[in-house]
Amino acid sequence: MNSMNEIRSVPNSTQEDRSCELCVNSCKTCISRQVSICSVLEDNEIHLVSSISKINLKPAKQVICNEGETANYLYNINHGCVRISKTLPDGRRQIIGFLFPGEFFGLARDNGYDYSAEFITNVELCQMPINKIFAMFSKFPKLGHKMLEITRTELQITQDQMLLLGRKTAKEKLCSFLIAMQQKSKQLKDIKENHVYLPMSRSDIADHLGLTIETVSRQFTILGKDGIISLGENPFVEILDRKHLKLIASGE
Amino acid sequence: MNSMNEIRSVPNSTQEDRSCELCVNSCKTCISRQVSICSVLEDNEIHLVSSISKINLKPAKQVICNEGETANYLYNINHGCVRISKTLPDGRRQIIGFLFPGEFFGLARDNGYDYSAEFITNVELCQMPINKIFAMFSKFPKLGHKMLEITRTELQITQDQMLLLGRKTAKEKLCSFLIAMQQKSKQLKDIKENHVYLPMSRSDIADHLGLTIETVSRQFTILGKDGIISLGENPFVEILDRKHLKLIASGE
DNA sequence: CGTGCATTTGACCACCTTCAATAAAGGTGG
DNA sequence: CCACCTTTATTGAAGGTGGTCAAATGCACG
Repeated sequence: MNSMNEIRSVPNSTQEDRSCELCVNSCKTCISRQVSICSVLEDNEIHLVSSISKINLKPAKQVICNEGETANYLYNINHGCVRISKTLPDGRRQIIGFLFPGEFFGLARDNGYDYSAEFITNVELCQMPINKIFAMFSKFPKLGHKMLEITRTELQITQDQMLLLGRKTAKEKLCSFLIAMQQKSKQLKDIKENHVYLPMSRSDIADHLGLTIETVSRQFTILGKDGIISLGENPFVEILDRKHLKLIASGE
Repeated sequence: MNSMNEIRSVPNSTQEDRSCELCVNSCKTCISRQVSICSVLEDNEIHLVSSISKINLKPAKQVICNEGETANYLYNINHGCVRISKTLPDGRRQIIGFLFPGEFFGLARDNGYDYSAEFITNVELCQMPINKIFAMFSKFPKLGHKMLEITRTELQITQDQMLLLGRKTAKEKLCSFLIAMQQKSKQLKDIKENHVYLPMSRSDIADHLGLTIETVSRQFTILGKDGIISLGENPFVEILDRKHLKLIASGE
């Protein structure tokens, strides 16, 4: 059992209005305040964001938005893990990415979300109306610049993922994934050095890497037998030979 | 032989200074002026871009930038086709995309290009210093907004490509590719209805779809035998049964 | 007409998938 | 807290899609 899955006791779904002094203060301790779009705003400007945003607490395995659905909100993740995915008509699924605290999602085109988003763990989200955020761009150009920077970074990561999906072997894919997830794990509290936090299922990993569950499981076993990782207590994996792992991930 | 490959007689590589009345006028007929970032500027503002940009004419098969190289310029494509790619140390290559007139590339992070760019055909490029374009953002916020919009669209296309690479079969991949390339072909002049312009090699297509040349070739043959396409005069393919092609592309 | 490169086609092979069985983990109610 | 059931993960065996290797064909260009 993992403390990160238990942010607080999560009822079924709650919303908390933030247009109050108290909630402006909550921005001060928010992870997104440090890295997401809100990071570019000064302390005396942040109330403009908190006044239009709402905090959502949601239990695991819920859907927050579906591909194609009208896009009204941007979401900052404050706690928990979200998976972003696209699916083909017959159900084949590609997970675009796993998002952790400080990351945001919800940008859409033609008013429709490009992907579905679901909670892997219990999640605390900060929900912001897209149109209001965009309206703030004229007064705070730095908000737009930050969003461009984040989108550009996202694009780069996605292009790297194209290389992975198109040209890497199953083993290389899993190693790359573990390296990437360790980077994200570092941002989280209470994660031991050399440990990777993997709250998602084998099926999620498979659908992210363009493989089947079985292949993912087999590769995990092989990496374990080779002494590169240690499959200890779920949902964690320990990296024993980081140098070797990176070597495989980069394609020898 | 294809007229589109022969924009003009291209020496080895030429540059043309645009800080003159004549060149401002050339913006008026430029395709990028209609769709790329310059499209948001008024006629009386465009000289600010043309004064800092240079027109490059380059012959086919040349490299314009390499992955990791210091990024100083953004490039608008005025004529021709460019391929954007990433490679693994052992040479395995993933082509991120093929760019046509009106599209731009060169956005980078940490000052290094994320990918390599090479000319597939003879190309005419409009070269703009990145820092000067970014400096214009404060005076013309709409430039930044347009760039965000383009980057966002690019991100969406790349995410679609993830679904293709991770979850589609060889046949579905090629059909999706043909559909996408037909959309791009429509923007070009002198392309017949239902014809797709494919200036790139089989090897380029393979590296874009995560396949081998042989598989791409075989799938072309199959689509031809099934009467879905007609492999006529290079570098063109005719679509005979668009409905069927789209059906396969979307995953049945 | 001959050389060189790209593409097509064929035969065989391998990596990953599919199918199937077992084991482990998680959730619910008594 | 444990029995029971469901879900998820692991492992094994067999099969297929796409890859590898090799040869043939086509095409551009001198």
